[in-house]
Amino acid sequence: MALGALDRAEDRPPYRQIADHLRAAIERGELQPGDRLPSEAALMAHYHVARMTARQAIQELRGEGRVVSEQGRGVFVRPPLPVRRLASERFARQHREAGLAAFSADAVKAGFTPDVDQIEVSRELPPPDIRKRLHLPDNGPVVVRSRRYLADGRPVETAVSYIPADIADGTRIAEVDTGPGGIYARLEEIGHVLDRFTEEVSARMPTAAERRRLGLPSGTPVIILVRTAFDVTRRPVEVCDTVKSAPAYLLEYDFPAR
Amino acid sequence: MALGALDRAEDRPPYRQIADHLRAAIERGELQPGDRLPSEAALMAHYHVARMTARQAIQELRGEGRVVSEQGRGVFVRPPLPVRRLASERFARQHREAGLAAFSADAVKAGFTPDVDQIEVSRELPPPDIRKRLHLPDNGPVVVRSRRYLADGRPVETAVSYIPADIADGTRIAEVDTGPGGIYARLEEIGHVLDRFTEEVSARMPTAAERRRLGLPSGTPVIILVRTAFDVTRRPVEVCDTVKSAPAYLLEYDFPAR
DNA sequence: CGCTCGCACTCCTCTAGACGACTAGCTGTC
DNA sequence: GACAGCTAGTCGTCTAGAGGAGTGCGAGCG
Repeated sequence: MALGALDRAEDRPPYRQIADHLRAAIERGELQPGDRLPSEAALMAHYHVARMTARQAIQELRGEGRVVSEQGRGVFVRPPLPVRRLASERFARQHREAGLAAFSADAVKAGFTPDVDQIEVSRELPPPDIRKRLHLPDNGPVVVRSRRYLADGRPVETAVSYIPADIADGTRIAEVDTGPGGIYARLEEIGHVLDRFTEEVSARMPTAAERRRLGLPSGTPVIILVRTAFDVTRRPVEVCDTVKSAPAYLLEYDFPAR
Repeated sequence: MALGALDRAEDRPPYRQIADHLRAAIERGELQPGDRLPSEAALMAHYHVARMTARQAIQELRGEGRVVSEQGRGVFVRPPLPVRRLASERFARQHREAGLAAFSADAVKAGFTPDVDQIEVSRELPPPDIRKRLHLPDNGPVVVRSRRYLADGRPVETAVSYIPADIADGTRIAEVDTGPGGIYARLEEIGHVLDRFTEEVSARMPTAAERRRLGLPSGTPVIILVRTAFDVTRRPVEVCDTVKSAPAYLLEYDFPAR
């Protein structure tokens, strides 16, 4: 791997020059995904810089999400995650009737092993923004369903669903195991036939808690997707607030020109 | 502002404790958007740590996109950007007929001053992924329109449009000024009445070039949105590849259950 | 009054060194 | 053969110091 040398006269500082060299090596393919970068000691020797300078160069690449460091092992070029394409078809009724929730239906198509853990169900008063989305009165309780999704054993998404308690109480929606087809199948069984969804999409850096729960290396953004489901009477019957590891997702939407 | 003290016995390292203190002060509202954080010297004195340790704490918050530092001035709590909500209505024909392109139509509703600069138009062979999206043969040239959008003078998005040259050649689409209503108005005038759009949404950290062009502080992700426009004959007539400053956008989609 | 210069303060970059914690492979013992 | 322990190599964290560069304000000069 050719790394070149520092130009102390240049206005670009040394740590940035080193970062640029390494980035170029990655982009040229000299460093493949999974490969180990030169160690800090190697960079110090090659460029004749102090340890902190070498570290700062690597820090730069970490912030771009290009490499991950593992204590005691080294710094590695980030392997690409298997990307999940999410199209609106994932909520198709035919999947539910086949007993599959959206995440499992996806898994079959995309060829990964789905898993769900950290399922928690409770009954509480919703936060204000959720209450507004559900058109609930101030004192309207909701059933809160929180869980984490994994693809091939790696966490990729957390989700929290809020369902008005007057709908969910006494159904399997309020139990840990919702049964085949998931929440939406249960909602339709009890008369809330689904009509529309709205989704709000944004992206930001994760909080420390989110980073831990999703096992994200630093420099990885998350996609925030908030979905509201409406039944045929136009009543919002569920709000689902999800936090997705951004590199693992590609969202697809299709809409008519008007 | 109450910052507490370090607990050297704790397993959480000092720099992280300091970062947590500062983060908490921001979240409690003791540090408002735009406020200056304690200087490095102040943190050193308060916590009895070395300079690099104080800097590392601030680096932590920068990576989360919560603060921005300005050499010679200080470190400031990041003021929230004016958020643009993008709904699919932004491409409504009625806006075009009123002479407004999507971005301008939006500006009116959201109350910011729109601007476009760095407009460049060329004619070239498209990259493979664009060619595939446009269903073009290997040797089919496209007109490439590149530009940057600003809201209240601040860059928020860059966009590159690709239009098959057999459609765009000889029209204002191939000129710098496309005229009232933008590209889509011109396409409809020459018989390519628009029927559908598809959008693919993802998020990642920006490259150095993107960060410069959008004026992004470090720790700010971007949203990548690739839109394909189809005319009533189902032919793809434009692909638009956009890079948006993530904190400035909220995308909204609405689709029927099926 | 207006302007320039200098200074204090801020963050930026780098150096040189220390200890700690984790990993992986090797070695010697049982 | 299985296992414990050692060791070299790696990254993580911290210290104490240096010079540089950009900002903003006030003092002094014209």
